[in-house]
Amino acid sequence: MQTRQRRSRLIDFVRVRGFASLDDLVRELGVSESTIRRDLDALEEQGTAKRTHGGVLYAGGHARLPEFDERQPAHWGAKRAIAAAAAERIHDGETVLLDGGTTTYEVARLLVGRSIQVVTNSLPVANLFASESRADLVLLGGYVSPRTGVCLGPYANELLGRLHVTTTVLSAAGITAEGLYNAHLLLAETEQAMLRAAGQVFVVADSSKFGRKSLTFVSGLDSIDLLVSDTGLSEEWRQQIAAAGVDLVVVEPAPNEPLDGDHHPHRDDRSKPSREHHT
Amino acid sequence: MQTRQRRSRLIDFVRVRGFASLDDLVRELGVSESTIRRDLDALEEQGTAKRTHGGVLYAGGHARLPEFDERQPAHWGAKRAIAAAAAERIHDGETVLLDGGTTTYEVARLLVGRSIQVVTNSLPVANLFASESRADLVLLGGYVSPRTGVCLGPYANELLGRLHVTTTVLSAAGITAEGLYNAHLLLAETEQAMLRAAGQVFVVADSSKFGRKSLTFVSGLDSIDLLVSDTGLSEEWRQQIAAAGVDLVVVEPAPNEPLDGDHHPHRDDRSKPSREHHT
DNA sequence: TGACTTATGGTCGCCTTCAACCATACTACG
DNA sequence: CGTAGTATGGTTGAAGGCGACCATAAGTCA
Repeated sequence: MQTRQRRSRLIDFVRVRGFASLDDLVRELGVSESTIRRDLDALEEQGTAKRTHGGVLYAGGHARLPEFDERQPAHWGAKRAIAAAAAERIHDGETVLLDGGTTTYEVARLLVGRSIQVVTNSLPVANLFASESRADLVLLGGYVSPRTGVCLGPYANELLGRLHVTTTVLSAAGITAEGLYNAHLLLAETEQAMLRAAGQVFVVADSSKFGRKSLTFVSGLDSIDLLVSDTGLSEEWRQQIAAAGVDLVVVEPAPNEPLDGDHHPHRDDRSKPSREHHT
Repeated sequence: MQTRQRRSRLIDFVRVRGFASLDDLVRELGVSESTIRRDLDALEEQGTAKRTHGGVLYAGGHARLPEFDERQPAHWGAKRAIAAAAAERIHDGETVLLDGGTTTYEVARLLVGRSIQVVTNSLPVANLFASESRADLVLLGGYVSPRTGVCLGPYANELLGRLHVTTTVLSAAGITAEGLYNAHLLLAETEQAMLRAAGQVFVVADSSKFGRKSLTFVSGLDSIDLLVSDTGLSEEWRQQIAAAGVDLVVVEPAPNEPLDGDHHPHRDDRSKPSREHHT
């Protein structure tokens, strides 16, 4: 009766590796393929593991945040290109404050491996840097919003009040001529604190955000130093932004599925995901 | 020439889901199976994805913390049993403060889905509860230690000073008659703050920790209310702990591979992973 | 002791997946 | 215009995984 032990070892094994083939498990546990199959059936029914053709996938841990699951293909290409343009403008040795949100998360992905200091209130962003020995990571504490995985509340704001960073990379739910808007009341306060802590402020927002308001006002355009968006931005908006004294970088949402109509990209570069036009 | 777009979408898709079958990808991307296969070959060579029989596994993100990868089989059975015993003693509606460490992580895993409030300084623990709507999560901020993924430093301690929790579940690197020891200087301070914030204190530590000192002294045994360990604990230690006025729960490290010599466990229960002896 | 339950390992068709090959369409280049 | 390179889709024989069935062993219960 060592079946419980074996299954326990099995799930440990799968958890550590994320995935294991039937053959791996036969070798690791020293039992027959049939037994492994029965174990997997049991564990799948129990919900701990998920079978695939040829192996098992760990299903127990790694909760996923809903916001990151729903990808809107139309915006993803833009988000990635915007993130690339923002990440290019952050240099080694800087201290970067990263907001929550999917676009800033993309920025964070591109910063992994760089020698920087990262401050963030976003749990997904923190995970990216947690095991990075090259980057120092400071996490803002407080209440964690279940939907987005960001830290909110007075504690986060208070800690921010005592920090100073080179660059803050902020997201926004909406942008109008008045300024930035966000969908969460507490988050707005935290973002205001982020603005105060920053030497310079980048805002990353795809063109669909412009002209939209959201629940709460965060800040006027005057506190922004650089705004990164995509080519979907109309000429009027570009002028309004320039009039507000904000630098604007517009990138092409190229490497994904959206429109990307008839022009010939003529790519022979391998890594650069987009071209950009600076005003 | 939309192959780069397609591959970009492919890896996005795989990243979000963690795993995707060939058929999923055919449906999602609207190209033939052959094309998908070629894409996967390319992406695998590039290192972004890992092929398995029947599908792909995302290989790019999800940095894993080294401490959680190395599983010492001899201790894992004990850790799991200890965690189960500790989790049983936490009731719905309580506020629980969870320390970092692998044993406390196991406790956290067992608490997922319960209606509790969780406070933690551990990033892996926070991830478990981040998308849990049933549990409220408060994360301590501060500098994140790259090896263990826990938040340290004055900010964490300061926030702790303003909190009060029902139960603190603490880990330890070593336990002697004098008390608890830990391997990290800053963490010791944070753990002292955790003790001050707690109504009652549980310490989870397998028997190998006893008699070992570590870098810094954390606290005397008198601040502990309950100590959970495994049957490897010698009779002398049990008496010493009892003499210090600490409740002791000893569990059998059964359901894993270690020794587990000649005694007959006689299990006919299905869910209880261990028997325990309360003093 | 005998019937029953459970755990395990082996085998046998059936189905899926794989890798390789071939045909087609499109582009680039001379 | 022809040739070469590339991207794609379809097919096919081979390999491997899958589920079901059966046999064996050990333990449980009456």
